[in-house]
Amino acid sequence: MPVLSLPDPPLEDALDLLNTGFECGGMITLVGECEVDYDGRASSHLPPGERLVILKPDGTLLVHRDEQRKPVNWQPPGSTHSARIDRDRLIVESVRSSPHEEIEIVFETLMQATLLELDDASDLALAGSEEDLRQRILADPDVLEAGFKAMVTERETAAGAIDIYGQDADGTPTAVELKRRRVGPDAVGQLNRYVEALERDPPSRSIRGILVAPSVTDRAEELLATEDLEFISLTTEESGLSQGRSSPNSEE
Amino acid sequence: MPVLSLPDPPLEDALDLLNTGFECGGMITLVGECEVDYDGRASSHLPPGERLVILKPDGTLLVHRDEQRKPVNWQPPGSTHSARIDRDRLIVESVRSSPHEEIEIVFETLMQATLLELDDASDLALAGSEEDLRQRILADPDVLEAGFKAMVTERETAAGAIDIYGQDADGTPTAVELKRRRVGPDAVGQLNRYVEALERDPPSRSIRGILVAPSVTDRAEELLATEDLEFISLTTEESGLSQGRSSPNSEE
DNA sequence: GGATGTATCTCGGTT
DNA sequence: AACCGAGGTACATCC
Repeated sequence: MPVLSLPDPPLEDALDLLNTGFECGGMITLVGECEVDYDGRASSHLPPGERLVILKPDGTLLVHRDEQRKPVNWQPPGSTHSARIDRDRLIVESVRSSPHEEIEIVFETLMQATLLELDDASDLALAGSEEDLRQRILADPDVLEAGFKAMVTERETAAGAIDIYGQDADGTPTAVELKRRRVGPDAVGQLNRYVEALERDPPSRSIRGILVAPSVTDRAEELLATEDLEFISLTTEESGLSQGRSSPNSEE
Repeated sequence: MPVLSLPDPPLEDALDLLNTGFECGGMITLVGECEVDYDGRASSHLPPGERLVILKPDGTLLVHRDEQRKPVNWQPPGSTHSARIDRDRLIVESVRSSPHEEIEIVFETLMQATLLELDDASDLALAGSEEDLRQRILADPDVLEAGFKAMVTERETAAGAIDIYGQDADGTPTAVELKRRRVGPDAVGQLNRYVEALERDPPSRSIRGILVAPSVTDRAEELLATEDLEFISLTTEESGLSQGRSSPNSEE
């Protein structure tokens, strides 16, 4: 992986590096004092300051300060980058369409310009997602409740898709909503929408709604009660030990 | 702003640079082939590949590939970074507590190590947020509906806080939920939760629920109808032109 | 520190 | 391209 780095580069050299990078599909980092203007889904202005700017070959642009995980400004993948020199300042622009968004970065000074070609074909392997929780239940439905039978995943209703649709030991239709972490009122509302949609479509009653998550907040618990929904505490395999029906706030 | 950059550094030099950066509160970027393991809220493994690693003085850590806006791995602000050399490889670790999370990056090769001290005191000025939409309505409630009176913002209910609570021209209590962009079923569910909570608390009827957004999806429109809620099309000032009551899907 | 809701959310999957 | 929901969401704000 070739790395070309220019310390305190003349603007023309930096511009060359940028254009080379745009052509060869490399990744570029710029360090310097700059001003950033953005206009698109929202609009913003960032007064001058020293930042790290990253331009990826897929059209991503990131402007990072020395704090925070999120870039202070950015452009999503698929954007088109360009650079030019205007009145002795390096200007980097990035535009995307649909929706139209553009960002303009004006460098007052440039401390470093680097061109990288990263070779990376690996895939991230992630464990502990909601999908893992689903697999756990499908592999052994009894962890949910003795006698529970999972029938469909992602079953469509007028209000959206139910994570797991099945029947309990009595044969009562049951909607199960899964969350990988402690949930608040929104998840209860989500489950409630699905259950009500089921009860409307073929007009019916006594459809159970079960929220499966590690735990719920107080307000979510109240809502579960008023909406006559249930909660079962379960976690993804590796992210905890608790399991089984218990108080909604159990968390050791 | 001093910039110290080492191309293809010996591991000892890179380690020195890292420790210097940790001490002086600088920002560090590393480029090289590495393997990443993460364990915390979830867990992940990323096989070897060439990436850009950023360590911020606030404890943020980012691992960026040459595509995507999101880092493939990261550590949130507040984490504690450390580095060491083990069996001829540079190892960078970052740990945080509450919740406990750790990431380990093992560099097989290192192409660049850079130490930056970014001077940046500016604040981002952002326009077009939901807050702007709220201000617009509070400044002139008639843009919502003739005769509407806003009484409270963030009014608490058993189900959460209502963006704007007020009365229409007839004096009917009204809950208003604001969204800065086109909304789906979740926003309807949210508004519905608030309205039902209001109708429960002092048991009552005929409380209006109005969703204010640029537009809604088909499914959201259906839900609005079944829940007897209303929709008014409004945008933040600069992000569009449409305004006034209209078909939920109007979007030109 | 927990709870709640917004976000230029991002991202993947599906229609 | 739009829609829908998950996310190690991050982040601010309020308690």
